[in-house]
Amino acid sequence: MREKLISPTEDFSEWYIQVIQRAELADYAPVRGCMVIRPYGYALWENIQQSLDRRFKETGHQNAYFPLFIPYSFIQKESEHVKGFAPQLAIVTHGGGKELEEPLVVRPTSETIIGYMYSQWIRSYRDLPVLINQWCNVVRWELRTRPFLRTMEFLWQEGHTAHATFEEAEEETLKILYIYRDFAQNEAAIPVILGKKSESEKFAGALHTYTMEAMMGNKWALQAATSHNLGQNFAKAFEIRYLDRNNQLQYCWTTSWGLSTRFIGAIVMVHGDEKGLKLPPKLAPIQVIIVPIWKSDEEKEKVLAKIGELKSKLQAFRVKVDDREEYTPGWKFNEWELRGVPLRIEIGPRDVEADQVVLARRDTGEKWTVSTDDLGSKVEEALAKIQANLFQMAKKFLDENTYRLNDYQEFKRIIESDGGFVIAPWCESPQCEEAIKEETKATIRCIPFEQDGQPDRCVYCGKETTLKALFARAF
RNA sequence: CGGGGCGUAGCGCAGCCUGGUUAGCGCGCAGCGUUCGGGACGCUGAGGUCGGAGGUUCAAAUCCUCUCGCCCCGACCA
Repeated sequence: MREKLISPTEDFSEWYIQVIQRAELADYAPVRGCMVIRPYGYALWENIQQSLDRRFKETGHQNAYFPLFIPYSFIQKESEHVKGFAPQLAIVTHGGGKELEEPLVVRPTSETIIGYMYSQWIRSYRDLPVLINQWCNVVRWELRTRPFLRTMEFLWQEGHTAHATFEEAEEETLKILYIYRDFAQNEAAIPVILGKKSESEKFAGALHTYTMEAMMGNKWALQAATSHNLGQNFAKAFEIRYLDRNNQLQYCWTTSWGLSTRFIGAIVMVHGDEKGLKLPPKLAPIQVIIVPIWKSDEEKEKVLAKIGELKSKLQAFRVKVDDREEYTPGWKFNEWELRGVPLRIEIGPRDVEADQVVLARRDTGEKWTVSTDDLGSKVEEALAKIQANLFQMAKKFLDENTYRLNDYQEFKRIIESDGGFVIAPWCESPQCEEAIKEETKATIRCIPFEQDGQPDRCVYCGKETTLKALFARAF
């Protein structure tokens, strides 16, 4: 018998690592800070990709691919960008046995090389907007890593667009943020808070950064995606210019936005429980696991024949039959619960006789018997309920652990005891932000779009303000 | 890069302090049999240069020196 999973309430970090390994989402690689994404984890990523990719294409974006290597000089062209990324760069200095004349950076993100290409491609206002996305890997020399949440190499999509005006760029930046939210809430069943990053937390080189923040099971925040309005910073650094209708040379306004394999970590930490992973049906690599039950060979034959018959009714779903001989049904139940499969179908000799099956929900544990008539629509209904319930549970958790206050002692008490999100008035001074971070380890996750506009006093310094910021400890 | 911990079979560990047969245990793995509606059991078996290098010794997993790697916690970050 395998040792039981550690409880998330006992040690959330340890639980997270155990779930990822045991559910076979990923494994540690022989290189420090790197991981192998295993087939089950990669299938989840592919479903994430599909569902995002569809949304990008529906809004006019096209996929392309830019090189992994970037000339070192490119990174240095935008001063804030180089400051932000220099400490995290992997740099290739040798190739083919010789020292390179100019070192090559392994991309940490592609604003620079894409900016360069855009400067070659864009000449006229008629060329705009350029709406390109790429799916790729990037490398950042992280000192402290954790599977999916922070690895030295990770997979993501990065969108890069160029526009004629600030307004268009801003519209694009927000449009993408709303796409991310739609994806997070409707596909991953993760409720999110949208907002703007503070100056200290924004992307290196951006005019401003919008973010999508989610609450994990330990009440810490995770930045689940970001969308940046880069203003004309990169356009000026890379000479991305166009002639407008009046034959005037203008700098473009660019944006960039990304969502990474970190999102898989969010799915694990938002929905998971003491039994392991809980995957939202819309993204689950296996939506329905069928566990046959038999004693004799004769029963086995009957049960498997019946399953063959039923499978035709379930063609609309991602279904797997676990007909392994070497494990008992009870073992399989636990195994597939650990791996987060939303719905289980149990079928044994009794069920074959009665033309019925037992359905079991991963989210609630509920088990019930249904006749095999119209099984497809019953499964569909169950999956829809699970999808909705996962979102509602997560939303309830988020709401119950979000506090609105303006008293700093209360603020500290919440952050340091149970944890949670705190929405508190903030005077916009970096000094208050920094002091709060020093004293509580809570950072400004964002300035939420949703603001009540009521006059109040900064939770730290007491200065009058109407602005409220979202504070939390974060991964 | 600072602090802590750990490297012994695929995984988890014991043995080390106090050197001494053939290096053990649990899980997993293989074969056979009995099981199978919530993590089954019996029997048999395979699997180890004890992270690496040097040293001390008649003798090193064990003592000494150096080294490599990994994990956790901090600072930095998607």
